[in-house]
Amino acid sequence: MVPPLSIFRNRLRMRHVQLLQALAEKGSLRAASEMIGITQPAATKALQELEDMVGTPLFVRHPRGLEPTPYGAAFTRYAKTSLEDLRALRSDLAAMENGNVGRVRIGAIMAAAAGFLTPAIVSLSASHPRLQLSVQVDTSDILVRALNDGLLDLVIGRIPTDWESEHLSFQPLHNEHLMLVARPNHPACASPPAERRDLADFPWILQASPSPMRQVIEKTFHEWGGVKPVAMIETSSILTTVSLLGETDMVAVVPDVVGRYFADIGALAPVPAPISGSLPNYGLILRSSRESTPAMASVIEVILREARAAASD
Amino acid sequence: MVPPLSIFRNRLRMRHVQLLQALAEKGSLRAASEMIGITQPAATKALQELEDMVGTPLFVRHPRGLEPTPYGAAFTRYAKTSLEDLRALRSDLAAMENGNVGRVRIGAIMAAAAGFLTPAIVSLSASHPRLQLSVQVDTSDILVRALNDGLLDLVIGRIPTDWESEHLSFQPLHNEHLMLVARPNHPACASPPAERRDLADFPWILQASPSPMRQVIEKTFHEWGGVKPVAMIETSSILTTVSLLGETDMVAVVPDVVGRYFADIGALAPVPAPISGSLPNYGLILRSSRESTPAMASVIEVILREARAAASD
DNA sequence: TTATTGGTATATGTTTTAGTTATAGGTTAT
DNA sequence: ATAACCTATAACTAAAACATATACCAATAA
Repeated sequence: MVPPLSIFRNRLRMRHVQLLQALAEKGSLRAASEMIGITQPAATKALQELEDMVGTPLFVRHPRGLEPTPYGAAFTRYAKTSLEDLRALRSDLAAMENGNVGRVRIGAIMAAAAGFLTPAIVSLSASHPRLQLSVQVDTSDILVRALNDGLLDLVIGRIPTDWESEHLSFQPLHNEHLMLVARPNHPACASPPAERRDLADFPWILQASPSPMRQVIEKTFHEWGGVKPVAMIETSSILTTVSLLGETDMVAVVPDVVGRYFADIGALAPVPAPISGSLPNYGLILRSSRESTPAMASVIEVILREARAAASD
Repeated sequence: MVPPLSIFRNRLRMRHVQLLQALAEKGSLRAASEMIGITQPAATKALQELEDMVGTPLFVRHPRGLEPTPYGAAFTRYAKTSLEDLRALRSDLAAMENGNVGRVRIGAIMAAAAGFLTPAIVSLSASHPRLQLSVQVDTSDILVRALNDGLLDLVIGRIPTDWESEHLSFQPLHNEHLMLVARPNHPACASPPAERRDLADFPWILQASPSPMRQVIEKTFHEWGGVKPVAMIETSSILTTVSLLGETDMVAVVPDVVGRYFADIGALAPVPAPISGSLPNYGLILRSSRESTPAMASVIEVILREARAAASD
C-alpha cells in the first residue's frame, strides 16, 4: 500500500533526493555517500528511511553494489527531475539578479529618444536578450505623471517646475538645444535670413502647453520683441509634425538632434533663427521611494553609460 | 549573489517547498502554517531560512499578509511543480503496485486528437491493456503551461512563440492545415463560391487569442483585404463549435482533419475559401529535464509510429 | 480616541533527526 | 585463506525543527 502524499511531503528530505540521484549514478552506497559528502552509514540509514517511507524495497543489495527495483527506478527518475528543476530555478534566480529577465517601461522625451536612448536600447538588447523593454515618447509632464502613477519605471526628461518633486530623484544627463525647422525650400530658409518678426506670419507647431520646452519658447518670443505667431498647433507627435511641415508652410520647434536628423535625410530644413532660451538639463528621473529591480538597474547603468558617451562626442 | 547549487541541495527541505506553495495559495504565514500543520513561528523561521538561503527577500510583509517578490514568485513556481511531480511519483508507485504499467497524461491539440492520436490510443490499449491514459484536448498555450507545471507528461502541439522553450524538447511530427466550415446548406457553401469579403458578414468562431492558430487567421484576414468579421466568438471546444454551427449561420475555422471528419458524417460542410497562412508543424513536446517512465516510453513509441503512418498516407 | 482584529517576529526550552565513529558481517576474487 | 569490496548496526553528539508564550505592529471598528 503506497502511503498518502502527506507522508512523502513530510518525511522526504533533499538529502534523500540527492542520495537517490547519486546512487543511480554510482551504483553503490559507498561511492554515493562520498559523492554527496556524507559517510556510508548515514547513506545506509537514509536509504532505509526512504524504503520505510514507500513501504517497499527500492534497491536490491548485491555484494558488489545496489540495483534499483522498478520502484527505485521510478523514485530515481523523480530525484533527477527534481534536482534538474532546482538547477533551473537557481539559474533563473541568477538571471533575475543580473537583470537579465524582466520588463522595464521607459518614458523618454523626444530629444532623448532620438539621442542616446537608441544606442542604449541596442546595447541592452545585445547584452540582456531576455529583457523586455517598452518605450513611451511624450512630453515631460505626461511622463512624470505616468511615472508617479506607476505606469512607467523610469523617465528621461525634466521634472516640471510645478511638480511635487519630493518623491522623485533626478540625475542630470544632457542638455537639449532647440532648433526651428520647416519644409525644404520654405521661404524662411532662404538666405539672407528672414527677419525674426516675419516668422510670426507662419503657423507654428509647438509642444502642448505645460511642457518645459514651451516655456522657453514663450520667452524667446518675448525676446524677439513681443512676437506672437498668428496660429499655433500643439502636438508632441513627431510623425504629425513632420507630415504637417511637409504639406504646409508651417515652422516647428524641435530638439536639435531631431531636427538635424530630418534635415540630414532631406525631409526638413533648418530655419536660420536661433532659439536662445536655455532649457534646463534633462536627466534620469526615478521614484525615490521605489527600489530598483535588477532589470531596472541594468537599464539605468546602460543609459548612464550611453549618455556619457554621447556627451563626450 | 545567488549561492551555488550545493547550498540549495543541502539546506532546502520539503517543508520549505511545501510552505512556499501554501504561502502562494493562502497569502499569509498564519494560514499557510495552519495548512501544512505547523505553528506560525515555525513558518516564520522556515521562510527566514529560505530568504537567508537565497540571500534576498522572497516576500514583502504587509500588515495584512505577504506578497511575493519576483524572486519569491520564481521559487514558488518551482515549489508547485516540484510538489506536482511528487504527486505524479506517488501515483506512479501506486499504479505499479496494482500491477499496472503506469499512468500517462497526454495533452493534444485538436488536430492531433482527431488525427493520429486515435489510432495510437487504440494500438496502445491493445498492446498495453493495463496502461492508464488520460487525454486533455486544448490549445497549445494551455497544454504547454500544464506540461510545465507537471500536470501533463507529454503534449502534442506547438511551443508558443513567446514561451521560454529552453526547458522543453520539441520533435516535429505533422503539419496542420486549416479549413473553414459551416452548417450544411449554409449560404456560403453554395456554388459558385461566395466572395471572401461576404464571409465577414457571418459571425466567426475562433480559438482563444494567444494560440498559434489564431495568429494565422489574423494574417488571413489581412490578406483578404482587411476583412474583419462583424462578430467573433472564442472557444476551443469542438463540441461548442459544432453545436453552434448547427444552430446558426456562423462559420468556424478548424483543423482540416476535424473539418473533414464532420463533413463526412454530414454534420458540417466545408466553405470553399482556403485559409492560406501556414501553421508551423506541430509535434511532440516533452520536459527536457524529465526522464521518461517506461509507460511514457511506450506511449511515445506508438505515437511516433502512428504519426509516421499517418504522414505516409 | 481606543480597543480589537489579523497579522509577523522573537525567546526559550524540548524533542527529533542527521550525522559521526567504531565495529560487525557478508561475497567474491586472488 | 585472506584481501578487497560491499552493507548494516550501535552508540553517541551536534544540530535542527518545533511548540509555547509573548511581544509587536498596522489597520479597522467602536
